[in-house]
Amino acid sequence: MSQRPTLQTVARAAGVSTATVSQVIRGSGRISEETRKRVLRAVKQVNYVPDGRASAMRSGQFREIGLLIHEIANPFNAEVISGVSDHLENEGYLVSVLDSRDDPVRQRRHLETLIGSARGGLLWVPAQEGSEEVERLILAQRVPTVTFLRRPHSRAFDHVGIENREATRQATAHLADLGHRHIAFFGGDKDVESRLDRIEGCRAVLAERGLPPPVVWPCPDSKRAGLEHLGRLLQAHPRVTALVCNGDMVALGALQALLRSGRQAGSDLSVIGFDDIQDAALAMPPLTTMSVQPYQLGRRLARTLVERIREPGLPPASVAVPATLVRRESCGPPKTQKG
Amino acid sequence: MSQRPTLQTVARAAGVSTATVSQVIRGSGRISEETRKRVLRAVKQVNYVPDGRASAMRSGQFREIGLLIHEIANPFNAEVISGVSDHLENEGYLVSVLDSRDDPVRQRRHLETLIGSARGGLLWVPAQEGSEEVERLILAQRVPTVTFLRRPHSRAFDHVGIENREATRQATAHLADLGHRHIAFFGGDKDVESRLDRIEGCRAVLAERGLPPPVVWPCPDSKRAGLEHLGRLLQAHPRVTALVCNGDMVALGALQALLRSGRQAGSDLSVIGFDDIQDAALAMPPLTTMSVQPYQLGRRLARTLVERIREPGLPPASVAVPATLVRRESCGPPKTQKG
DNA sequence: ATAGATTGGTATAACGTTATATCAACTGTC
DNA sequence: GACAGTTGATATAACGTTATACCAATCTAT
Repeated sequence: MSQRPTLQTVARAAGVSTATVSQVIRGSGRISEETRKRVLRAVKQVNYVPDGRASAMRSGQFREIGLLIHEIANPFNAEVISGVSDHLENEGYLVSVLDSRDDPVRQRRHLETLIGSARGGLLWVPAQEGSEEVERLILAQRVPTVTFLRRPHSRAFDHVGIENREATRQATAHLADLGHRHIAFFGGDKDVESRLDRIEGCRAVLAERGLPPPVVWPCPDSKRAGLEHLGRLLQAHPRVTALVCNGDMVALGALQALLRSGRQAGSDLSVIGFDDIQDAALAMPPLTTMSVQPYQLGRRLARTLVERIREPGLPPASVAVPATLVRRESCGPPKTQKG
Repeated sequence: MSQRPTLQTVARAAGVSTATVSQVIRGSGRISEETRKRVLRAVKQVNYVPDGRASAMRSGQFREIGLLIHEIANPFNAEVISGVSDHLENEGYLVSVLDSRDDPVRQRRHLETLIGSARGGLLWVPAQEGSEEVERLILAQRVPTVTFLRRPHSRAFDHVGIENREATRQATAHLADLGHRHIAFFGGDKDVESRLDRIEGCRAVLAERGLPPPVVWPCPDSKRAGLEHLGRLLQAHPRVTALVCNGDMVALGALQALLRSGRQAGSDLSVIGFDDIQDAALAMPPLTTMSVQPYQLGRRLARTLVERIREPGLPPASVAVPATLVRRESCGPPKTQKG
């Protein structure tokens, strides 16, 4: 029963040393054309595939990247991940994606696994809680790390975030320009920093224009939650005519709720989303939203990590990418306009 | 500048040998309570995390699983992956998910990466083309492998599939029972084996009941494609009153198309999906579909792989999981019934 | 013809672990 | 107080690579 082929297997088949085979495979060193061909033939013949683990260990070149995020299934995150994978795979890295579910215990376990196996680099969305203690761990291992979406405590990491405040400023201004006076901020879990920034942007614009402060209504960032909570929100605050949403998923849920109750998004209620996931453009009606281009965001994230890997000495950098208003059909002037 | 901590670092800090540290960490061998505590303190102090790579290489115990699939972004696949990850992570494995995009070149490249780095096991949906040649590669490495959804050429792999034919039999029978006579099979790429099986099931029921054979209308398995193709299908075949869809995504697209043109799914056109992704229940109207419980399917897949890893000697097994009809609101009797 | 450079390859040690063998220091037994 | 048995630790080799040093053979220039 033959074992899996190693350099030894190939070397014996080609009648050369393992060092020679290694050089042929990596294209380094000085090898005659003749032996090169002979070795490559042997590689094919025995179905040899290099052991990345051993190679990484010896050479110190790690090609495995870990991505730890709070919710894989969320479509926004999925699109980001897709961008990350595309870019890193093209650069020859292997990406392992793990889901912390925003649970500190799971986060710690996954992080230890990644640090132990994916020493090439780390892309990390810190969980809502218990992230401070694990930062020490990452720092001690000197794994190139880029955090994103949520800020860690330590400033030693590169970070890619979103211009949350400015984004909701634009969104709210757009609704106010349309004539809306009673605006709600809809969705998101209570203490998430990015959400608080978004609420801030919304509140600021309303204050500047002398309009009443937003009704703030938290709920999970899912379509189902948006669908279920919209009715309650409108019942509690019947004067609200427009929604700034914390994410496209709750916005899409709100759209569904309107559809089910026979109301028209865009006239009965204006809805503006956040993220611009693919489904936003396909909804009924197509969703006006603050686009952060999640796929492109993912690619940018990947680029940032690759640069960090190449230049470990550079001081940590932090960027915030802007969101742009994409006008579709879920917003319009309020139906009944009272002085 | 301190390097990342290794067994050496811990050993020096605790004043013992590396062998001792290793034994303490793995809980093997005979170690006094006193040294055990001393070592654990040192581990904490230097923030040591074991190198999974080196450990795996020496012990031959691989804890990294590769998952290669034709499209990660597809929600059905995403739910399957979620089930796989949950189960395998609980068993202490690290899962790397790669996307072949149904492209033979990408598939081969990814497969070599996985074989080289994720020697613990492989979960694989063979790409539409070019899969035969890479099977040799996998076989030669003796990596425990389970294929799913699509059958490979070799019968040497474990396989988990779906009872496609029986599923569309049920779906079609349901529509026929409601009184539909002109039924279309909607969606899916042309030569995919599973789709052909599904069409077969549909065709068989119609033949048994003396009804005309289904209109078969291929299109990509996406919401956008479903949305765009429905109009063309109905224009070309105006007598069609019901759709058996190749997946929930095209079905959801069809629902959107109806919504946009002011028609009622369930009365103007009956639509039955396939998969039962989470959005199916949230659609307008909620989608009747053949449920294969994607999350559970993923867990089952993971279990199958774990069993294969534990018992490498067992002969390869193949299972087909059944789909069950979930009645929601997108199906009803046809509007105009002609003899 | 001979020193020096070039070409084509090999031997060897190391990466961070763990399995195996080994060993010194105690125990208890008769 | 000599013997086996137990306890608690260590030295060493190996996993599959690759970086380094090295060497023999051939070539170039004087």
